[in-house]
Amino acid sequence: MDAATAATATAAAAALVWFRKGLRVHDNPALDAARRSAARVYPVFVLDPRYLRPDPAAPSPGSAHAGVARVRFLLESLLDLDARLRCLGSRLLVLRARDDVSDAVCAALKDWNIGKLCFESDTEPYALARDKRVTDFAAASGIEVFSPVSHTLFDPAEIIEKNGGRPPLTYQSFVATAGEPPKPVMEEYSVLPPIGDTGGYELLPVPKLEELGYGDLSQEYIPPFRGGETEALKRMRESLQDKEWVAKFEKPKGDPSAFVKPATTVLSPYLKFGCLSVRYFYHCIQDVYRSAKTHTKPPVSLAGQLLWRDFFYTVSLGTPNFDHMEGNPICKQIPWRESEELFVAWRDGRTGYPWIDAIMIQLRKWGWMHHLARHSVACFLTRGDLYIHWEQGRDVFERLLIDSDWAINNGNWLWLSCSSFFYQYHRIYSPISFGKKYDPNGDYIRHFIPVLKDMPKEYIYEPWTAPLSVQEKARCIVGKDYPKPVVDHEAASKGCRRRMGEAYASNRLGGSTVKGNSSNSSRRKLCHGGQDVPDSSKSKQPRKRS
DNA sequence: TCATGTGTTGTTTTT
DNA sequence: GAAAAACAACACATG
Repeated sequence: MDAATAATATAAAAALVWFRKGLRVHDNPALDAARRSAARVYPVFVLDPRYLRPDPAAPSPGSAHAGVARVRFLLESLLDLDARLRCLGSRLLVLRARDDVSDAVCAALKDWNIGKLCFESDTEPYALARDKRVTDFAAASGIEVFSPVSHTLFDPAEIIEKNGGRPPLTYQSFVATAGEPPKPVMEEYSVLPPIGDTGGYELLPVPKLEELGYGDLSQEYIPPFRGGETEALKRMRESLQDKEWVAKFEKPKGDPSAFVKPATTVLSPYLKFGCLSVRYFYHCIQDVYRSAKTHTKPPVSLAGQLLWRDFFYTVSLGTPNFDHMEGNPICKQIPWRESEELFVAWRDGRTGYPWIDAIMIQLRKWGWMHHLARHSVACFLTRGDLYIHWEQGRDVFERLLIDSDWAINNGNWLWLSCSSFFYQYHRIYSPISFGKKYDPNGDYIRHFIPVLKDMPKEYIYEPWTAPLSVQEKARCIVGKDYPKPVVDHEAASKGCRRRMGEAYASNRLGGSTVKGNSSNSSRRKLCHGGQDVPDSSKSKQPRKRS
């Protein structure tokens, strides 16, 4: 045995599984590779202080990056992962990074003399940069790295390559390129290799919210969804049990006002953290389809939803500046309006439109709301009423949603703001009639906005139209107990349509039309700068995500 | 290059 | 009450 072979043999003795997303045991190729190739396996999760430290200045409980509902969901998921690893004779090693997560990982690799590092590949820009620091260190230290794709059905990079180096920009072309996804890795095993010596590391349990500095939180910030793989699998099985419901599922149909029993599976947060394997879920849905006489098809079917998820992952990987308007080649350049006052009213659920406000309050408290409810408020903020930049709305969703997912969130904001993918800007969700057709009595509004609970149903969607005597009887005076509408929807949406038309025309010309000096007809591919952007936003640096 | 087909998910009024 | 039509009109990826 030569020196190199000996080194490899030693190296293979210890493997570190770095959990980030993919907080599960089932269908976990990184964990599977580690257990097969090493005598000792260190399952690690690193707590990121920049992600978890409470921010008292934030507009709602939580850190600068995550609302408390998602922090809680993460901790629950870690606790469950630890429990499941313990069932296999192992445990989760929770490390606290002092500053940068990658530094903590590199230190552990070195201190524990790790020979093989296994982690699930992640395509988000933040993750790519973080992971590169670690893989560079591993390469320099002779540590083998195994980084499989298992967060998505397909390998986004592979799809881009298959499509000639560019991401497919329509769902249909994506589906045509993608084919069938790989099967999940579901081999049963009853024991994992033991963890090795951890040296001077203090082995901490998964922290409680209070230990992270989240003190007195009211009960209202506890969403009705518990994190973790165990809960994910239970929830999936419950959803799939109703085979007829699965076979007939059509996304555009479904009641956004249903909150006691949501109209969708609410598996998105479990997919976001990888508590549930998307490949396993897809596979189980196919099983149900095989047992059904007929079933719906993509894009509207349940399986079709998972393909949408992969679609956005693929486009986001292949598009520069995907999370910005400027410098994003697929994003229309639109001179959105600056208004802190209107933005804050929207963010805090004080627009005076109960349907909009109830949704934003559900977001703040639960970190989850129905897909069409998200559409309503996203349309309202951007092209529908307030004409405010989608990046501002994106930031709010990104922080508060428990299923907040970089690719999907940005993709949907591009979509809803008619900045990309979807362009029919004259189709505007009414903040009054859209909710009413699902929930004429306004039960959803009454639940999330208690001050309106006694408003008669005739006025619940438009309380400012209620006669004063009615407002008094309902103990809710508009302008005092509940805000007046921040804009008049009729006028605002009309103005938005007009401005969108102008912005589109300006994009077609490929230059500024308002300010003249439209020299050439550069294609949209090249567009950034030179657009009809007011000075206020033009002079600004690209919005920093906080 | 350009014609073509397609696009998850609007609202309001009429039948 | 459900379904269809009218409304006012489209953008653009794909091949």
